[in-house]
Amino acid sequence: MSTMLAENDDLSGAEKVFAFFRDALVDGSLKPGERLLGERELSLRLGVSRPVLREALRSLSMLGFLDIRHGKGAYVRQADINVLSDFFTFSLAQQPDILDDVMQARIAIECQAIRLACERATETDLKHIGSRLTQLMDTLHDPMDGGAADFAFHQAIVEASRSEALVTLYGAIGELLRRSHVQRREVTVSEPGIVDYLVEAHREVFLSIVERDADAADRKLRDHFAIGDEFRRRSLISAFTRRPQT
Amino acid sequence: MSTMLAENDDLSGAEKVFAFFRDALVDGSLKPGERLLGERELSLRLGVSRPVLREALRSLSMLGFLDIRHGKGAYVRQADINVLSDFFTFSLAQQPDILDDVMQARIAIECQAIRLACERATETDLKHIGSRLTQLMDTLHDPMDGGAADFAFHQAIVEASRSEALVTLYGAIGELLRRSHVQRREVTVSEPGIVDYLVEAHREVFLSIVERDADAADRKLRDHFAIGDEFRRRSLISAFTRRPQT
DNA sequence: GGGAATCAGTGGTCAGACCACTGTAAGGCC
DNA sequence: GGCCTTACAGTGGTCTGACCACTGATTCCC
Repeated sequence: MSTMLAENDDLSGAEKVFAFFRDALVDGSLKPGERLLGERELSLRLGVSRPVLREALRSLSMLGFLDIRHGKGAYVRQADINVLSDFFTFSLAQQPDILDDVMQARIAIECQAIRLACERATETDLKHIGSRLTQLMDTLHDPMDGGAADFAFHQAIVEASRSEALVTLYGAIGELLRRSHVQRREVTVSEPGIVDYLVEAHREVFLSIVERDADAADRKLRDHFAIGDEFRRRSLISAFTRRPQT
Repeated sequence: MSTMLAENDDLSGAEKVFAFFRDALVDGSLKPGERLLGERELSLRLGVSRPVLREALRSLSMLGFLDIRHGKGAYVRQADINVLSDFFTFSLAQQPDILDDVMQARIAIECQAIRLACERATETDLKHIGSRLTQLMDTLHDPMDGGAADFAFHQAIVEASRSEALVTLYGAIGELLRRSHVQRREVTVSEPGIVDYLVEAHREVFLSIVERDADAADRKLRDHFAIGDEFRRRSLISAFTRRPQT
């Protein structure tokens, strides 16, 4: 039979099947939307058992290349970039003390995104960012909600960049960022002047986008991150400084 | 049993197991190098059958998080970035228009990386970048080697940022960039002034790093990308313009 | 004609068995 | 005693055949 998987004896069965479908996807003989044969028939044609076939299909589905629906069948899917999010969360989380470093990636993505947003943002995008800003101002004193609103504001900026790749990468580190936002708020919420600063900084960033001044927006965002670091540093100092009269 | 997978009834068994290990990896309770229990015992503990467990393990192995060795066992592996490159290559095969967008991510990563490089680069890093620059100047007239040297130069900058996260992200889009570098060189190699420009632009970028002037380095790099676009635009024009006397 | 019950086809799961590979420990040989 | 060979236990790899759960269409009854 022509569809038998013969070559590549060093690969395990599931890996051969996986490679078979991967190649079929790359060379275009399997197109998005197409429906695969049933598992029983496929396993016969490929000369492997159903469990082995299923291992391969499941792997493809986890990678986003297949959409397997109970009772209906398996359908070829347009590769979904969102599985990258999982992947990054994995690989970044495996390295200890990575959070500070992820911040660097975050700055990278946001600063480029805000430049693009200045060029490309629609009225709707701007309104969206604005509403997140309002939300941020309403939740200043709650670390939980405030942290979430903070993250949502920054995310809205990235989305306004209209860049699929940037949104994807940001989503990839999003899970880690979301956690750290709340943590940071808990640390700095009692720092004097922090509330006023937060409002002012985010407002200025937002206005720069509205004015479509890319350089200014980039600069203000960078300052915002730097000053955030400064606040956390200060609160660290005060936490470990003996109070004179207490 | 505490390790039973109970919640998330909407997910299939293999997906629950997959999620279980994903979370274990993310929160650090599973570290690279560790050996998993045997399949038989694991399936008992997680309350699923061996085939279901194997579907999940195989998926993790395909994603590069597990190294499964016949007769030995399954070992947690440091996530391999090559999987990401493969993935991007796939997606590209399905939607060719994503490359322009990936360039935005590239600019984002490199511009932040070069700022960090200005702060953090060691003598060795600088020498490394410098040698790549020399290599670049020696291969100006060959699209293949020249493109590779160009990519290597930029990669050296990212590595000099000493940011694991940025290097990881850059590696993810690296394969695409490598290809496009060569393609771009082929398109623009005959453009007048391109050779002089390439040398000058890269040299200036390098010098900015050596002088540890982050703002200047960022700016020069951005200019470099913009002018590169301009060259490609021009060569596109001349390619589709009827020559007066030929 | 419309709604409900039925049924065939599909993926989801399971148990148990056997094969193939690996490393080690026991045994035999020198 | 030391070295090589062999046997074995543990592991992943594969298979079979069965049954469950979901989906959609067909059929039947009202």
